[in-house]
Amino acid sequence: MDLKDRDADASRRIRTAAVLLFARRGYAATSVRDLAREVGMTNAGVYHHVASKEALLADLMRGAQQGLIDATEHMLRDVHAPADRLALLISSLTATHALSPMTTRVMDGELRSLTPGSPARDEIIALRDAYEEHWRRAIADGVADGSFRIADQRLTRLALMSMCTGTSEWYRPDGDSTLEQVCAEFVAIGLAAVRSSVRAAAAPDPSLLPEFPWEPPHVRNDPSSAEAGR
Amino acid sequence: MDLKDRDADASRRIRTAAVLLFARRGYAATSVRDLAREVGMTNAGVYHHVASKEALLADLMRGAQQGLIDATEHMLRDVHAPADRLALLISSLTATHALSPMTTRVMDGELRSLTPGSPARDEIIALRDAYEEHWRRAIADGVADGSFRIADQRLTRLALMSMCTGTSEWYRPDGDSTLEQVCAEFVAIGLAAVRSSVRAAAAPDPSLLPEFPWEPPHVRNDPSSAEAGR
DNA sequence: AGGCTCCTACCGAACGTTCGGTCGTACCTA
DNA sequence: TAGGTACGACCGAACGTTCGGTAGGAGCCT
Repeated sequence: MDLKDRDADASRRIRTAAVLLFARRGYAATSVRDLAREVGMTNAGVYHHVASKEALLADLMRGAQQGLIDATEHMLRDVHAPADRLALLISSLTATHALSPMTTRVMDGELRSLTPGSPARDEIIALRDAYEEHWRRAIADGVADGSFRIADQRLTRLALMSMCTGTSEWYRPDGDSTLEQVCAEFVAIGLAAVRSSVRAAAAPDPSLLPEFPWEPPHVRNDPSSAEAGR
Repeated sequence: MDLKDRDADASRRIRTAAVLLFARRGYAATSVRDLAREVGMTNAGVYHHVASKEALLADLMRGAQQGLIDATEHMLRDVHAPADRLALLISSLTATHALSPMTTRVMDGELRSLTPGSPARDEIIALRDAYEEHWRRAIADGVADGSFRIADQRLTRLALMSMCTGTSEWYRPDGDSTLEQVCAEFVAIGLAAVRSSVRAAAAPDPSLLPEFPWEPPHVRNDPSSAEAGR
């Protein structure tokens, strides 16, 4: 085999194994030696293809975020009505998480593993913010032109996004319903959510909820960069 | 201070710090020394209150899962209609995640950190299955008596549950909408979801979605214990 | 009340292991 | 033969955990 191809292949196999292991065990619980064993190398061999363990994670996350952004902006190009844009955001985010569960799990859950303040982390946070801005704008536009009625835009956006991203945790291609059905269902839920009026309270009596004696007092997360921490 | 009180206090402070650190950085990325520093001890001192790092995690998860189950069963005692039971499941799970975000983050996300096959892990999986059984039954009962129309019960259950559990990632008590509003909103969404008929497909063209060259092929998770791997 | 003993909560230091990462070299291919 | 790929051996640091020791409150005896 051609050397260049061989190198590219090894590099890709490392990425594939890394996504799998990072998604399953988590970044911190995955050692470079685990990764090397998975691709049939020693840990030293891995370092021929990767600058550092953290740089590998950053590469994966950057690629995932960027791929999501590119696809989203491409699909949004000729869609203008806020409801249509929101529907497209919902179905594309859902489908991406259903079809690439490992990559998206790493993308969504390993931000905390990047060194705070590092350029790589800041860059990926910026990418995530850029993506979320599409959601923010779609929702704000819908509220502005009267097609949406929403009490708390941030809450609505985060709730809908976490509904979509949760897909990577449970979707299976061999389930009883197709991806098309899931997307259609989620779009319907999302559109219903942004068209609801304020409802009567229905929260359970707090005294009936479980109490955990070790739960720390609520503190705001790091407020830098829009939504940096969470 | 009394010695017994002193011991109980230290034990509780260790638990509180552990929940905070495990929720923020993850179990694997938190060292016993980090934990000890947080409560003003040496790492050796921590081991006076805890059998092992993993046993500490198991204790936290068992307590959280058990507390959720107890509260849920208590609240469900006199509620019989499937729709009412589902509404109660949604609002109590949401409220628990909103009010105890750190504990629930650990509960929901650190199962993978418990040694596979260990008694502690199996016990916690059994608790989780017992909790999910309430959801399964509520949904199945609603379908059986005709009050729900659902294409895929597993999908519906997991989607609704991940909507509720996602709350711990973004809810803030000082946001624009109250916990009551969030619960009411989620209950409305959930009830709408189980009363929808099958809809037309609206999934995006797969060729437009992002592709990640490193995404591993889809494989079923460990099939033991109902939904063991999740 | 005072003294004595026991026990509990914790510390300082170290254990063996594993971590992320480096370096010199051998092998393979072009 | 030249160049790049991967290996074996290794580094310092950090990991979870253990162990002997100690300060001081608790309980008992007088």
